[in-house]
Amino acid sequence: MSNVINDHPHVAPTTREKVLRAIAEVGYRPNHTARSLRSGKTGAIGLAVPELSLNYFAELADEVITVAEDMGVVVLIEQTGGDRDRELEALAGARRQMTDGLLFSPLGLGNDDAALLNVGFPLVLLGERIFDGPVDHVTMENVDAARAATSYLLDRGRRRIAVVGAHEGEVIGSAGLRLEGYRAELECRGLPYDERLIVDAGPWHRLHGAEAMRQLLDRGVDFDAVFAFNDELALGALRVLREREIDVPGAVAIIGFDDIDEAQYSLPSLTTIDPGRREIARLAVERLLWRIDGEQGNPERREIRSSYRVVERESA
Amino acid sequence: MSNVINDHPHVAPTTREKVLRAIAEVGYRPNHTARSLRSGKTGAIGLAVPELSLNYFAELADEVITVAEDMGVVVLIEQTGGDRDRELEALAGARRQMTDGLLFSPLGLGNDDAALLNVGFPLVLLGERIFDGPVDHVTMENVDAARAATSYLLDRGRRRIAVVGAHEGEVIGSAGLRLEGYRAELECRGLPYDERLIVDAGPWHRLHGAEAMRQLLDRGVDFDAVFAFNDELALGALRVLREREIDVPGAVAIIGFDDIDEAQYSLPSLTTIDPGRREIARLAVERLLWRIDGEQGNPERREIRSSYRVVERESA
DNA sequence: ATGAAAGCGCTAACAC
DNA sequence: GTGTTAGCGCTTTCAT
Repeated sequence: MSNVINDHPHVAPTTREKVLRAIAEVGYRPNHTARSLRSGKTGAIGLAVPELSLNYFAELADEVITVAEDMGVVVLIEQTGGDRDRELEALAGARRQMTDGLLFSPLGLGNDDAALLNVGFPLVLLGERIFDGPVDHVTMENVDAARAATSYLLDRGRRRIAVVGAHEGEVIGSAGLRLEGYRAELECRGLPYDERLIVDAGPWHRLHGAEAMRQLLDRGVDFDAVFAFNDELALGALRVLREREIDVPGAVAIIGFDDIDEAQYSLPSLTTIDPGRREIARLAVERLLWRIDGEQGNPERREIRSSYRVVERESA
Repeated sequence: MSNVINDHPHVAPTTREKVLRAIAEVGYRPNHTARSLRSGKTGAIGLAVPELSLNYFAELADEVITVAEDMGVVVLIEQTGGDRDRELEALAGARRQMTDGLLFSPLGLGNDDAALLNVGFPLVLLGERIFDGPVDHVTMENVDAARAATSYLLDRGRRRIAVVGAHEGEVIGSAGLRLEGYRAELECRGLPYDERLIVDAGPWHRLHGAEAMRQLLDRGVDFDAVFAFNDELALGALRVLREREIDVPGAVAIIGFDDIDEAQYSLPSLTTIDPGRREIARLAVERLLWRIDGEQGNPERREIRSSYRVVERESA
């Protein structure tokens, strides 16, 4: 009977028939847990993200779950809050026994923690290439995409582009990379880089975008465009600009990053970078399952990059 | 050794010590799958929602995961797209073997499907009391909350309140219940109910809120307030009002429902109903775990309601 | 108080 | 080709 279920090579059609009928009759359904015990595979993968309340991660999770379902595995979601300790816990914790591998979008972990990523199970990192360690990761083209955003604004005649969402001193996180892209494009065009135009923001929530924009305005720095490092920051900033009755995009153009659903519905709707979220999800799940299906020992670790695209809307 | 782990009553302290040391030495960690097989419990619960890209469900999932973690179980999320077939699949499908119970937020299932909810595992419904069947469910006070929203607008002198998000003919879904609350409050105050003020909207996305508002405006019906049946609809409607340069809340006040994060950041920020999402999540998880922990046979099925609250912001 | 063993349901290997 | 069986790692019962 087991032979039938797992359709082994040599089974007489007549026997197969008989067994199948019996199975249907009794309403037999194989027990997943027992299978797991026997096979050592759970049929589940973990997805560890900062928090689902952040639109970007909710939409990412949506895509991941959808792709995973197509591939026949379920997704167990964990929230780390972007907190280093909880991220470590996600890597080491008991939950890892319930999954065959982990898609991990770290935020709190730093470069020094690279060694900790040498875990004993399939692991695929989402987001930036923060670590030197030999880990698969799927990332977006942060630098290039940020250049493209900057270039987009410059092409439309903007010359003083403020940046919202920098993380001072960071080099290899999203903020660092996007700032690098911004600088590179300015430099390439022989335009000056003015530090006063750069505003830090801690977490990338709307609230902090709003705060950052208020700061910028209160400083009295002159600017004619804003490059916000994600859409939530952009929407927060946008809200403040409109509060102060500054015309967008007339007086100030604004471009975001992520292309969350919401970007279509703000007023003005938000021009932004689509980082290929769906593609990221698909690539990541595929890679992870490939590792799970035996390519574990394969030493080749890769950086997989998804393609991006400027989405033109009303704000810039 | 098993006796030590499960701390049985009669173990000599010296033996316990010895075993514990050995455990530490070998780095032994109990195998979750084997435990599951033995105990018949997976340590996971399912959460089936329409889609995570909808803000309300993302935030609900956030809360559910957080509460579940506190209670020591993990959450396996499934998306149904609000589609009847996929909802049935969520109830019957193979995934049910991977969880001890299910939190289910149905959308496509109708009253006729009540019988299908007689499943052989712990099940707690989230959302409206659509079904007569003997199933636990955690719900919000839709009718009362809708009355409160209506009352709030009436108290501020609004007399012609448009409704966005009705589902024609529906009686027991969120749309039906909220419309019932709206009508009840009007009636209670002796005010007329004008059908022309009621606009249907299919899915409750921003897009459909925008469409509905355009329809309403194009019809030329006079109104001085809008009650949108959720925040996404409200934000879509708001966007159109602002496009047409209609002053909010001056000319038209608008109130939403759900209190999603975003409601704080629109311009104007959105007055809305907080349906007690966190409370819903907590009550639902607690109830489900209670069923899982042996209260299965208990015939008493309950409707648990969370409390709501009007959140006053700028839009009304 | 401790150790041994049966069995949860499955699959892969092996004997028929 | 088909039927039987050992054993995945745990817990619980039963001898000791």
